[in-house]
Amino acid sequence: MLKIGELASKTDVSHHTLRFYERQGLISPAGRSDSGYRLYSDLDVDRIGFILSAKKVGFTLLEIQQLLELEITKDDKSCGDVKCFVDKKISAVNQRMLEMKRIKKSLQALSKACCGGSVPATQCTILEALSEQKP
Amino acid sequence: MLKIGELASKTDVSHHTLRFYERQGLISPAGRSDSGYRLYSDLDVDRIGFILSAKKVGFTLLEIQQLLELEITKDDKSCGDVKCFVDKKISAVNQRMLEMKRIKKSLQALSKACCGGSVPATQCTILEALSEQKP
DNA sequence: CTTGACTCTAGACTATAGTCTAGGGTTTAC
DNA sequence: GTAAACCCTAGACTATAGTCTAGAGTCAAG
Repeated sequence: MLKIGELASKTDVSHHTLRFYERQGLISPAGRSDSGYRLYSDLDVDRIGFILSAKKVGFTLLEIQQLLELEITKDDKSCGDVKCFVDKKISAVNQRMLEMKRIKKSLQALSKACCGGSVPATQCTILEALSEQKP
Repeated sequence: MLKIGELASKTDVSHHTLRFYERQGLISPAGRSDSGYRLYSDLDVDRIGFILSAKKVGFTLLEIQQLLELEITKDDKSCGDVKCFVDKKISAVNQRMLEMKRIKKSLQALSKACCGGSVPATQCTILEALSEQKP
């Protein structure tokens, strides 16, 4: 069992932020010590890792909270709703990946235009690099 | 030449936000009418498109402003700085794409676990789905 | 020649995601 | 047994990215 400071240093998330995430319903300590200290398990470390990944790819804390709450059972009741929500998130991720690819290509073109030098361009901006990706 | 309202409806960005982007140095109208109305060219439409894409993949407005300002010339002075900045952004994008792939796989596993049914799992959460991606 | 839709500036307000402080109790090491 | 280092709650503060309003000018249609 970890205390909040230990979890903070393990995950590189401040204790302020951990308590903030708790208020937002993203995490909650496995238990409390006699003196009221929060106690976390190793599962919480994974949970924080997921939160950080999901944040980095653009999910809001609210969406992350919803993802973490998801629990698919073979029960028909939860199935439809949850699958629908998840499938929407999958297309959102696909959409973002496409945009990233385009931006990456432009950045690469921009980087290559410099010093690489096979291109006769004497000047290049990100927008020009981007528009060259179109055809 | 477009007035702000026309640019707003073309790009689906409110005129409030367009003026805000101007204050942040992301865009600036090609000119002004006699009465002081902002006038935009078609280039500005592309510029807004880039801003929206870059935002969606997680760049901040400050970073986007820096990307838009980039201009590589064969001039040695700009070359090093700009290439360095761009290459950093490329690795940031790569990093984000990796995280997205992992999250996407987990979401797919979660979706598949439901109703798809070849898996005997009777219950699945995003964290379990995620940890199954590890090996 | 006025009414309605549009534009201007300046500045207040909001949501999201933290970040920090005050004022207090607890644990650990010496 | 007393500092130093840690934890608690509650609430104020900050940065980012908008969003809206007030009060005034502009333009186009009838």
